[in-house]
Amino acid sequence: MTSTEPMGMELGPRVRVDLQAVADAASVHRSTASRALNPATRHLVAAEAVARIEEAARALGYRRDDLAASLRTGRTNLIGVMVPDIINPIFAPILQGVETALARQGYSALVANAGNDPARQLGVAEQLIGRRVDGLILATSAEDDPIVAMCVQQDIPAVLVNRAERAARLPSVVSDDFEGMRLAVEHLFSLGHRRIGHVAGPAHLSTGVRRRAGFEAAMRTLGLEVDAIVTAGAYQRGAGAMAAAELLDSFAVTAIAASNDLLALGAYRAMAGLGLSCPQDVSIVGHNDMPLVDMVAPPLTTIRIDPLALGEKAAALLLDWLGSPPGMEPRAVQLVTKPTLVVRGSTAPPFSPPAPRSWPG
Amino acid sequence: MTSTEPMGMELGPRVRVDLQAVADAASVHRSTASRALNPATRHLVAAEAVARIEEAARALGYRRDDLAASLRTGRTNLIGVMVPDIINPIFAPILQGVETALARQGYSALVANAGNDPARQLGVAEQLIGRRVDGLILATSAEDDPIVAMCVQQDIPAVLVNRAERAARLPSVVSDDFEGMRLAVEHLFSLGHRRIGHVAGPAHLSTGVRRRAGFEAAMRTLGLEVDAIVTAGAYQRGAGAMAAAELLDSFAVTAIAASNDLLALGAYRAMAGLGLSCPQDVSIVGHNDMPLVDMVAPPLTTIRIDPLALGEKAAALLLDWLGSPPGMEPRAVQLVTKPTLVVRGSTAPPFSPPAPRSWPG
DNA sequence: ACTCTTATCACAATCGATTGCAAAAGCATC
DNA sequence: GATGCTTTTGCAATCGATTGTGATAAGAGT
Repeated sequence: MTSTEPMGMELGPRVRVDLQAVADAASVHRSTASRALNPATRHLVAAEAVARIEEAARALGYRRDDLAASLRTGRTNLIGVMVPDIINPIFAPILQGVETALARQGYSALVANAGNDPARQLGVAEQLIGRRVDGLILATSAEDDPIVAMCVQQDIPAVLVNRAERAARLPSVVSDDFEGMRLAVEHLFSLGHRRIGHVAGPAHLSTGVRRRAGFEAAMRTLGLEVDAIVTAGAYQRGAGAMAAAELLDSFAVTAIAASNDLLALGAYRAMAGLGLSCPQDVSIVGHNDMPLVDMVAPPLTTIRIDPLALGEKAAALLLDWLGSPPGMEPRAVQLVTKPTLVVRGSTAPPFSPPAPRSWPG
Repeated sequence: MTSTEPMGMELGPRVRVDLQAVADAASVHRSTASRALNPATRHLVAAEAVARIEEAARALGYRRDDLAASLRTGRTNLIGVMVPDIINPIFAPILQGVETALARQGYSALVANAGNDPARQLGVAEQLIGRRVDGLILATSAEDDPIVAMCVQQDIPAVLVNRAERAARLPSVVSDDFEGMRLAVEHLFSLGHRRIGHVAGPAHLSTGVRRRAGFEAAMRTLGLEVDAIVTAGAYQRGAGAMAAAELLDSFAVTAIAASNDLLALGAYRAMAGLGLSCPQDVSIVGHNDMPLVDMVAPPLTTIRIDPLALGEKAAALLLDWLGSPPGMEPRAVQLVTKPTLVVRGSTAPPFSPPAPRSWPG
């Protein structure tokens, strides 16, 4: 191609081999080559020609330009996936599930780490749409989310995962957060705990809201007083530590149900700071069963939500939508999976003298 | 000229608004609109026209089709990122670093979870290239990797991260694995350990090979016998547990330096199985300082490698490459970052008497 | 007044594939 | 050998942007 080659050492295909080149080599028209190379249209081409074309393609090292194909067909086979924080271990298995489900149908995930700021999130979503993703999977959704509004308004297929909205404007796949907290509370109750506190997640996220509601309902059903609740500012260890410290300081609880494993780990830290030990002084239940929480000290009792399945189902739902004829899209589907209790070392019966409410300096 | 819809609040963009529509609305040619909307060519258009075109674009809700632009320009602003296992917590911060560095320059990451099977990995790489990514970042590379061969042969810009090849066919960004093991071994030595074992990583991965080499060199330098080495089949907890069990069974070591945090956690499990406790009976050092290893029991002493910086540097290197004039590409750059030792609770002097439980305070 | 710039913009080709339509070829039947 | 049918293939439009080239007009300099 260029004359910048120092010598006539022509190695590798200097010219881009496109469909035209393959067609030429096989002495057919571009369109015939296109049909022969596409499994869906291959039957329209004579078997003998298909063989010739495939041979030519292999010989030339042809690789289809999905970009050009997408421009023509209007479909990119790309799904935009938005997560708030890729380092939060809960999202890795969700991504894993999404990816495998998408891959089965020839789709790929365009993963965007969008952060927690709604404005930035919106910008990231716009970018994804500009890249003409065929749909979105949102693990970022707030209880009332501007991205969801945009998707609905502009008719962009999207599915929520892990977090849902208050209103069901889009399909969603979430764990039964309400039920999860019931499991946690009843487990603690059955161990003998009566004064149980809750470190709640952010009030603008469905997980925060519903788990708190589940906690309150379960407590009331058991006839327990529900007052020991402190809300953490974010699903992070630091926020959990602060909230737990406040909780332990203000209420004489013997157990804590946290809205999330990271918050539970934060509670561990808070307890260490107060000289309390788990589960001797206070039992703790997390939520999500994140990777590695079985290895912490003590191993965390938690609510398992199978995030892999969550991701897979969300992807499947979105692919259903994309494959549905107009008017038949599954816009109202709200999938809810059942969580299970995983008992480990962070919960135990309360000791006879309840944990003291304050410590002398 | 199309009849302009006089009613201003015509809801729902029934027709796709493309550049032509904007151009029509602003009474200019497509090409002018294109130039006006592109910051790099905006100066070629009269300021007054730019204003008119931008106004029209906003009014119509125009959003550029990056796909079409990419087809024409030959650049997608997409970087393919391959990881072997997205659930392995070491990759999350690497991805984070890659993403932020890419985002700064308007690029996005197309993350592919490629697994550990070389054949599948190759297929995934082909897919990414078929989507016309501008370059690849490989966190999957083996010591002699077929994907690297393909990239070199087909002249596809690619950078290795975390794992490098034996031969330096492509730029890479890795932690100094050799040095990391030296830190680990010297730390154990300074505590008084003399019989130190190594749970090695897979021999086909650079991290496995170089950390093992670092271990052996450090041991020799200290005049210690280097025979207690068992290789794990994969960087997974189960494999680490098996390897550690064999190691503890065959050698009277008082300390283990593991090639990786997951292997170290596997060693915890093996020790529990053998009724040994850490660090009283055996000290353990991990490698990587994965998220959460500060919370396990006991908190893991490990080698920190700052994976975020690794990711950022890899992305920066690739972007440099993409921005370089032909012939000036940084093909030979091998960046090596210095790891640091993080001392926690899993290491102590050998044969220490059972320490009284004294919590930090 | 004339030429020479310079700024601005329109024209049309181009990227590489897909696909509706119609032509051509093969084949059997009457 | 004309007709009708099916199978196979070629033609050309199309997706939505970018960009090299040249036309036009305005302004500057002599």
